[in-house]
Amino acid sequence: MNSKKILSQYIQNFVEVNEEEVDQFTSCFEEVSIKKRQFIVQPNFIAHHMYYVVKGAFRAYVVTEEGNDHTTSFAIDDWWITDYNSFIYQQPASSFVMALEDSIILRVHFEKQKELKETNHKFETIFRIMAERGLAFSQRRITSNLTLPAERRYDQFMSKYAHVAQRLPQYALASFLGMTPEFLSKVKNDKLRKKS
Amino acid sequence: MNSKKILSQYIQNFVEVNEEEVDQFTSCFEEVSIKKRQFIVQPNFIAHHMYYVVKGAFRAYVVTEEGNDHTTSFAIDDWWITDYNSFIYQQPASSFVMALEDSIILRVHFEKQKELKETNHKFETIFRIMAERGLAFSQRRITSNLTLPAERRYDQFMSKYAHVAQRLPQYALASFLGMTPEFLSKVKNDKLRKKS
DNA sequence: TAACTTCCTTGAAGTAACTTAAGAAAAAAG
DNA sequence: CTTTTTTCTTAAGTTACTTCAAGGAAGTTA
Repeated sequence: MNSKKILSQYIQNFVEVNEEEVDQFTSCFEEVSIKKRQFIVQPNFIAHHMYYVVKGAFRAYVVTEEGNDHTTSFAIDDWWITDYNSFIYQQPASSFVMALEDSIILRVHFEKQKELKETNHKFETIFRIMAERGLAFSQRRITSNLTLPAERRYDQFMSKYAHVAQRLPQYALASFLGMTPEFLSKVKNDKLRKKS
Repeated sequence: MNSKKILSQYIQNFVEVNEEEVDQFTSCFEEVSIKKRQFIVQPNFIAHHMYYVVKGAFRAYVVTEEGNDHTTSFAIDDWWITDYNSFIYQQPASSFVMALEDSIILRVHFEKQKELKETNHKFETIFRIMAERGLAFSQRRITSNLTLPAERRYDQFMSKYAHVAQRLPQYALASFLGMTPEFLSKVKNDKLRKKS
């Protein structure tokens, strides 16, 4: 199935659109192939696009002064990614977004997205729902980070997103969950020992 | 100035609306007075409303099995609050939302908000922008929590939200920043010592 | 199939932040 | 203003997690 068809199915989870609307929506997106380790967003540059991942995997992360990196978000097939803060305010980004696999994305430029939102109430609805769900997800993550110790954050993540974890290097998952890769390794190993 | 006038000014930060639209929008809100320590959201009950704080202060928090509480968000004048996850999915809440002061709020019921979003593109835009900014804020918070040690999280918060901190009990701020009240007390005191 | 490079594991030593407990200060209630 | 309740501070002891360092496994490139 071609990329724009996949995107059109995605938006039909949110609103009912006719053929013309589908075309209008998807025509604002550009398909781009991204090689593993290639960056689509970099610090100090404005994130001009939001990216819909047709196929592949990405990781967004920040690097501290000391050189430690921390995964702020990631995306696999059928998810979105960008430096959201940079994108919506059109200000310089603070994070990298890098491909973890050879990937295919559909990107929409800030101005194009703005036009879409303005021209059709339904398109506005799509982006509203995406933002709402993103916010809800983000708040659940904050709550886990505040309330659960490292091991239980890992358990909770795995119970919901085991299929995602498979496609992430472990250091990326560790820093997403707010722990060092060494500690995650220990957590996983303690689990194996307990079972047997 | 009356509450609905204040709300109407608030929405004019986002969209241009005529008098009729202002009325239509604000008429979906109910003004309610909330006494200090009163709850507007409780765990296991669905959050049927979103709350716009006209005057006052609120704290959202979760309580763990061990009985520790953790501030997930707060709101003072001109901010919004609810259990967002409960509200948008209309599922049982996991947090409390409690008044920290005697407050006046404007609340909108889930169904009313849905109607508003459906009936006028501009109203949809308002809630879209709110969700987008909420998400951006939430992501910045996650990044701070992942990358900064306790003292710097405190500094960063104070540099942006000192006026908010004044109105929060210190234990609420501490748990929002992901540390114990005892530790925040130490952090503040170390700072004073350094200065002199 | 060797030689990098990247990623993961293990363990020892260190530390940032937590827990517990008790008292002081401030705020609220009578 | 006196009492009670709530909030904040201080300090000692503890722990969950980090850092550092080195070796092993797995994937990637020649």
